[in-house]
Amino acid sequence: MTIVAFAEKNKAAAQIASILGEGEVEKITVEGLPAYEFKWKGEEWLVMGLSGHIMNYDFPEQYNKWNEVNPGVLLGVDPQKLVTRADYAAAVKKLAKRANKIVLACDYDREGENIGFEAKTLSEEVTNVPIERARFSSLSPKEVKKAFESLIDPDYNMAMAAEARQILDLKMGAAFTRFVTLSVRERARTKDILSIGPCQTPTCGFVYEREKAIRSFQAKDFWKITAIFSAESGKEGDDFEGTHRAGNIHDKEKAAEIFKRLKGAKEGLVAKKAVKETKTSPPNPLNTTEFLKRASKFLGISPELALEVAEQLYLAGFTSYPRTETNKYADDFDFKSLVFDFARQKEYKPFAESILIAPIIPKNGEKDAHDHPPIHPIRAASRGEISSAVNIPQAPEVYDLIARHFLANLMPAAVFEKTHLHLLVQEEPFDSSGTVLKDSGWLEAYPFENKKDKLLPFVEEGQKVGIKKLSNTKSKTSPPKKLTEAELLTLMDKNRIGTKATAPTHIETNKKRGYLETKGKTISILDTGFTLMEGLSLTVPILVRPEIRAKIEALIQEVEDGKKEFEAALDEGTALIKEMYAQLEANKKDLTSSIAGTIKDEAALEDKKNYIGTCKACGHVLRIVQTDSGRFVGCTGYPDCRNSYPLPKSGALTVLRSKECKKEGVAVLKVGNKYNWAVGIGPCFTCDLEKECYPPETVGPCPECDGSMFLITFKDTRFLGCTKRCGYTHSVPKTGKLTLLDKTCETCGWKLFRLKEEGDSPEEEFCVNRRCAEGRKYWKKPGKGAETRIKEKASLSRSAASSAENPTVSSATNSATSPATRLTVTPTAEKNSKVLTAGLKKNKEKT
DNA sequence: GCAAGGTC
Repeated sequence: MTIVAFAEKNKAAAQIASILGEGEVEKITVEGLPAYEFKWKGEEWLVMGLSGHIMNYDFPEQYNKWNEVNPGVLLGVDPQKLVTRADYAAAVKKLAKRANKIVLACDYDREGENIGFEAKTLSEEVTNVPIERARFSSLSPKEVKKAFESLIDPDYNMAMAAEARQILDLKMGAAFTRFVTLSVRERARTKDILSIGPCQTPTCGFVYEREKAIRSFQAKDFWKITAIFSAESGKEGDDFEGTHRAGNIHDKEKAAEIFKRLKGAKEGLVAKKAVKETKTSPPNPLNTTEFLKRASKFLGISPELALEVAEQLYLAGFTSYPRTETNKYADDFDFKSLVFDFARQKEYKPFAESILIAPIIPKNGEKDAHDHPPIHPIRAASRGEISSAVNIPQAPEVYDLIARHFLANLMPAAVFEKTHLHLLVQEEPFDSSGTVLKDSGWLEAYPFENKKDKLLPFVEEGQKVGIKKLSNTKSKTSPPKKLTEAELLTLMDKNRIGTKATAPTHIETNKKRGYLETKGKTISILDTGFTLMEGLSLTVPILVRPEIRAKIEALIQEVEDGKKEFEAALDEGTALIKEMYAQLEANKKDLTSSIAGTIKDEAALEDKKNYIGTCKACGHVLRIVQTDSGRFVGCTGYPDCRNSYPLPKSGALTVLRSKECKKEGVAVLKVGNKYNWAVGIGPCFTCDLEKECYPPETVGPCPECDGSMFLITFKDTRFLGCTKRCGYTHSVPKTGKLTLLDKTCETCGWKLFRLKEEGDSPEEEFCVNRRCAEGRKYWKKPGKGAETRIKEKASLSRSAASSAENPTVSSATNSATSPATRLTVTPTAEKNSKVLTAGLKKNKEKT
């Protein structure tokens, strides 16, 4: 007779085989997967480990086209269960064919029962031999043997409870996710998925609730009356602080009144002294949640990473299985040999030795989920051993935490001596207290808990003490702090969101969706997450709270308990989801507009080229919008906010971040290379402040009058003119990119120019002034003077001169790239430029 | 493409 057993995972299969086979086990390969063959009680046994679930639900193909199926339809469709691990399915069938009996030997919990049923379903496709269940609450020899000696019937109800969960989770997740994602996409262009689920959403909800509390917090003033006393013993540490018994006084008058009564006090009386010994027990053994919380709190390691490290430590044989709800050691746990092992390891030796001198009594918790023992070390190892075996930098410290936690569990309580002094100052009561660690106990091995002494000088009852200072300090109540990841895990655990193994995943999912982010140990909600939660809590409030999970959990628990048929639970669960879906649909606009707004805001903020600023009308984001019919500045709050501003029809637009409009313009844009445009106002050259905003950048003093020379650029020529319109002009190189520098010529004081000609020619920096020795050097160079020289004394015609009265030059500072200033001509000047150049030519001709 | 649950 051949009996085939299926365990939840390979490690468990190997363990079962080695227990039952008593060392005589042959490892074989089935469809490329490991299995174990041995003889037990005269029978031929084959045990194979699965890989958790090897099947999963999904909607039939035709329902997976998001744009063709109304998401609500999914609620009326039955998802199908499909094999997701074909290799395992093939191996199961192959082994089942050989079997005279099949034993399901997965973990002892709801999912384990369900995983067993996956193997059962697949087996039944190829055989009809009896299928039984071995139920063990740990992989200890005693438990495993007992389970295999007393096989029972598989628990259909338990497996179907998990089945109902799978279907309801999928229906809800898929329908809601698609609905919200597609609705938001109608209003905002995004490829992102906005997911919703019975675990991830309440997880985000916890962070949302905290954020709301922080945002709505209103600080209140309070007063605190404190005194610095002095024992006057002449020793160091004589001073100690006392607080008036009224504590935080929220009434200013009352505080002032008390403080008045204390006025002039020079001494206080120690009316009462109480010394109390308190004991602090070691923490409970680590289950997964507690482990993840401590890894985050003490080591700053994210739950996701901590679980990964623990997994690797487990696979490398250093620590026990990391996914457990149990925080209680089994009665027959062999502490002694493990502690002996630690006594040989330098870092842990003193603690191990202290444990071994007395009978070992572990500190235990109360949860025994009959799954796996608490997370504990399997053997003592050094940092070096760990880091060479597990290639994750955090592995040694995670191992150290698990090892020290284990040892601490076996050590005595820490003893503190707490002293409380009751003092009287002019009949007003003050309190002062101190704590001293008397016996460190388990804290010796556990440096993560940092308990600092607070010392008090030695004083006796009835003794008088001096007063060095009395103060009445005003403070403000502080807002709630952001959640830490450890606190979030606690909330999830308390509210039964997710399981031991999935809590980190739910946090990760929220991060991946852009709902949450972590900074160090704290976790905060991002705008998308906040608006989504806000929208949901206004339309389907239950979704944001842990009740949603609780409701589904209650339903499937009834299935597990045999109080409700599977079909009935599915119908009820689906009805609940349909009801929520209807609420969501009815409030589609309210729900999606704010989310869409946020998404658009975020995208607009990212889009540096088009970002303009904040909309004064609604607080959303203004950006340049380009459509087929033209361009304008619009608000991401559209269509609710219709705030918009026109833009010039042509010319490349550059937002000048360093420029601020002195009027009401939202931002200043550079249009082509021509002029500037204040959003909300229009072209700067029509603004009376233009000269103030864009003063002509002068080159140096005019040699003919007390004006200054500035660069005038036209389409086909450029030269220097005088701000006083005295008629003096001066030539500049006609070709190449000309930039006015901040440097000045040491000889004449004119600013230097930089010229970059087309092609490979090097940049030149020079003085342009022909009346300066420096400048003449430049013009004398071959190819500079002859062709480019224009008549220096050419005077501007009247019309040209008058055009110069208008602001003709504006500067656009490219502050990001160079301190230099580029000079450009405004259209006003351009309009006149024909006249001006004509006049110029005339002058030329004249001479 | 969607959830949550196993496991690696």
